[in-house]
Order: sequence, then C-alpha cells, then structure tokens
Amino acid sequence: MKPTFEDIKQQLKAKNISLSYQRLKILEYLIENRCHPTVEMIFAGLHDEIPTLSKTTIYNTLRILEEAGLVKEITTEDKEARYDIATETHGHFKCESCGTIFDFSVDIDSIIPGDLSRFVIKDKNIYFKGLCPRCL
Amino acid sequence: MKPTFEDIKQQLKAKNISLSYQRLKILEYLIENRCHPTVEMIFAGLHDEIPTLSKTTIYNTLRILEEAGLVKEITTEDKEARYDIATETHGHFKCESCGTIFDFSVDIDSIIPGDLSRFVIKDKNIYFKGLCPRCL
DNA sequence: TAATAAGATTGTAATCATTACATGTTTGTA
DNA sequence: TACAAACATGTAATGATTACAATCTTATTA
Repeated sequence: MKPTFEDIKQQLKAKNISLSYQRLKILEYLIENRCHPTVEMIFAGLHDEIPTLSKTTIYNTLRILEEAGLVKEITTEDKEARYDIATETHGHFKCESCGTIFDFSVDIDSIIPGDLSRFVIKDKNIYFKGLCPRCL
Repeated sequence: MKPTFEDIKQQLKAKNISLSYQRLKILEYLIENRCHPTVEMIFAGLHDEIPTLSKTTIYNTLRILEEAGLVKEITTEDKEARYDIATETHGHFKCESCGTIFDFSVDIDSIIPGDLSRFVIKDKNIYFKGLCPRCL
C-alpha cells in the first residue's frame, strides 16, 4: 500500500500543485526514507544531489504537501518536527532511549471516543512512548 | 477523580520534592485551570499574585512535576507546549478553528497495537483534530 | 519567438519558545 | 546564628521556524 511516484504525481496533478525538481526530490526522499525525517535530515540527505537546495524550500514544500494531505507532521514533544508520507493511519512509538520512531499498525476505528458526537474529527493520532527492544 | 491539593502534596512528599510557594501556586493554577495552559498563560495568570515569578521557575517546576509523573506535556503541532495535570488517561481534541483543546474519555486499553510485543510501553497519547461544535 | 505574468527558489534576517548559566534568596539543620 | 543545600530569578544564548526581498523558472499569450 506504499504510494509510488506515479500515485503521488497523480494526486498532485489533481490538486493543481506543480511538481518542481526540488519538490520531486523531497518527495522521493520521503518515500525512500521511511524514518520520519526532520527538515535537517532531508536537507543533509539531498545536499549532495542539490547543493543549492534551501531549507526554506523544504519548509515550503512540506507545508504544501501537508495541506494537500500527502504528508503528515508527526507530533512529539521534541522541538524538531518530523514528517511522514501519509499512508493508512498507523501509530507511532518513540523510544525514549535512542529516539527512534517506529510505526505500528493499529485499528484506529476501534477507538471510540465517549463524547465527541458533535465534533467533526478530521485527523487521528496515536503516539506511544517507551523503550524499544534494542534498548531494553 | 480530579486530584486535590492533598493528593498532590502526598505524592510530592512521597517523591521527596519540596513544595515551595511558587511550585504550590503553579500546581494550584494547573488544578483550577483545566484548559491545558501554556507557560505564557501560567505566567500571566499568576503575575498578579506573584509579580516576581520568573518563567524559568515555571519551566523548571513543570519539568520536575513531569518527571514525577504529576503533569503531562500535551503534544500538538503548535510550537508552544501545553500542560495538563496527569489524571486517568484521556484523549485530546484540538479544534483547528479556535485552537481550544478538549478532553475526551477513551478506553486506551482497547487500543491493541499489532506488533509492539517486544516494546515496553510507558505512555500512550491520543490526539484528534477537527472542528468543535461551536465552530461548526 | 518574444514578452509578460505568475509561481518557485534562495539566502538572510527576524521571531519566539525554550534552555543555560550566574547570581541572589530561602529553607532546614545543627 | 551559621552553614549548606536547594530554589528562584533575570539575562543571555540557542535553535527551529518564518518573513521577506531578490532572483530564477515556467507557462501563457500575442
């Protein structure tokens, strides 16, 4: 179910977002590096290929892709934001020791909130913390 | 099930955390203002009563209380952190229009992650976004 | 094809929440 | 009272993010 370039190109076209070289490379990076990278990591990772790439462009691109629903910002208590290609909803687990963020599958529809009947829910996030097997 | 001062004093004593005037007032504020305040809000709210209170003290106190498990930082994509007295686990819903954060009850144990059997889970967060009844 | 306008990218400078640090104050104990 | 440890305070530094102005690219139209 991982999106391919073609999937994403289609979605961008459908939303009238032009696909510049920089945007393409940022998307490529996100698809190939499913480690929930920070802006810094994207910047460093693309620097060899696009030495002129600016962080502002990365921020702009991520904002546009997020508004288009193709990318999600992962919210942790860290001050550096992390980004994830938006696929089916899944949970995130952050190891408090090594900082790695793991995906885990979860049936989000099974979460039935008690008293949100008059609210419109647009986004659901599940975020666990603890220790990963390697750090135990 | 809301904790009282006495509950909290007991817990602090049990953890060997001394209860200064400032810490007491910050706790008092958190107990009386269940609106998930920011540091700025705590600072402004206590300024009349303690004009000399410093933001550093608020940050320090919140960190100590969080380490003691009495306070939880709420993680949203906002850059300003919000704080909550740690009660039974509940979900948070942020209205994308007015920014208000609502609590909602949820049976967190009913969330069964698929593949975290070898992980130690220490904390679970549920964070929904959308529109609240008033903004609809 | 050339002219033009709209949209993208870039780099620098500003913003702002948070943290580090040094100094001054309070508290408990002998 | 004297002392030491813990605490509070204010200022300065940090660092991620955003604002902004200038430059470059792309698409469109005549």
